Amino acid sequence: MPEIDRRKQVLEAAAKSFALFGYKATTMDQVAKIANVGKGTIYTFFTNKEELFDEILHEAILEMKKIADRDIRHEQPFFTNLYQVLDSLLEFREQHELFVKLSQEVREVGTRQAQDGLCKIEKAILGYVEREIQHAIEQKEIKPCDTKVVSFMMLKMYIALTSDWNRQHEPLSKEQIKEYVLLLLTTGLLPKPE
Amino acid sequence: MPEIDRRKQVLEAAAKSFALFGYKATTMDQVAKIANVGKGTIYTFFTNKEELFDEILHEAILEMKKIADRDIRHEQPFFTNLYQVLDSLLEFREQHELFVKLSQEVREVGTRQAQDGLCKIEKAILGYVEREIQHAIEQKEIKPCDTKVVSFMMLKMYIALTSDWNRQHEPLSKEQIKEYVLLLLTTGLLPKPE
DNA sequence: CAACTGACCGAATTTGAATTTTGGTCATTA
DNA sequence: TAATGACCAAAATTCAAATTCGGTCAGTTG
Repeated sequence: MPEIDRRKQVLEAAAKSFALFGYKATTMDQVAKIANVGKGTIYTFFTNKEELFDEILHEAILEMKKIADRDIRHEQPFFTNLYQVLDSLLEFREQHELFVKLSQEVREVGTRQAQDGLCKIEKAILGYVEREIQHAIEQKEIKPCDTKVVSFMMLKMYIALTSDWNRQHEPLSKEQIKEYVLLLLTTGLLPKPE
Repeated sequence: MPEIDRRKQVLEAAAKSFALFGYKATTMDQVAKIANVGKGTIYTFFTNKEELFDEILHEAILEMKKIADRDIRHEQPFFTNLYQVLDSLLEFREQHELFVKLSQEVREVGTRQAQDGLCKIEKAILGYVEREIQHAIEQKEIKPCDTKVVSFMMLKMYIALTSDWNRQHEPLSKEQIKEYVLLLLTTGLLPKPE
């Protein structure tokens, strides 16, 4: 190791710190210390704390996209892919922790930057889901519909079942979540006419 | 008007004030002034501020139940009733304003009592929807399913469309909301097999 | 004398000035 | 010349004084 990639060191330290402490409680001094780097060095790569945070978010979003693209099999049914991707993303520890920590920070302190960060993540997810829905419509796998509204409802429903539900009840198992997402999205509540 | 019903005066003043200012920003002095009553008088009817608030919530919940029962026609399809009731409730100004104000207070100040109040309202709504779902299942109008989970998803979906959506987009029209609720709940996204 | 009142009390919240922390800079260093 | 950390202004945090507010009760009124 003749020369150390300081930019990478900073990014890794920042990712760790944001996921562990959230936006507000992460100080630049701390990031510098974790990265084993002088504070000034951070500012040779990133103009300020917000940009550094943005970069971490951007990385996390790219990573999520990568996972999604890895899992999607366009020869498989849309709903199989949908569930597989959401599943993998929830398993993916690092991004998940950042996401959870930011949610908590928004609830408890209401940091604007954490709020904005979550919005960006949500937007990225929605954009991705939207494209997949568009594709599914073109393949005549699902009915024509407003992709913006439907992707929004899908995400909200998923969050309702995986997160909101747990505030008052025992968490649902993966199988139950799968069952109810598919029930509502695919067949609806109407009984078979037969 | 030989004798004024002071209890009623207090209740009306409190309802107005809680809906207008939320829990925290409503002071007992203010309620007394609006009610044209000495502050002490309030305490002859209600042991403290929280109990007064509870009473208002209780009234609001009863009023909602009344509206729902008025609208429900059990000879009509379940989904027609569902939509009709949600629709009427949203029209009903007074309860709606209290609900919106409390939501805002929870978001912006995080008042515990406002939080609890919303929970109680949500519980009441969920209980009601649950019973209707149970009834619909027994009538074989919809598939057998976990009534707790399904009522929860219904409410969350409705809130997503009528409230969450508006944070980032133009509000959806009543017709659109109806369309998408019915789309997901009844027929699902799958195209007709024909 | 019974219902009602509002001045009063202590607890809780708010305010604001002093103090500390933190994001960001830049002269110095290796 | 890339890297550093002492340094600075601005933002955040303390903390005590001042204010507000829920709740009481002696006194008033009808």
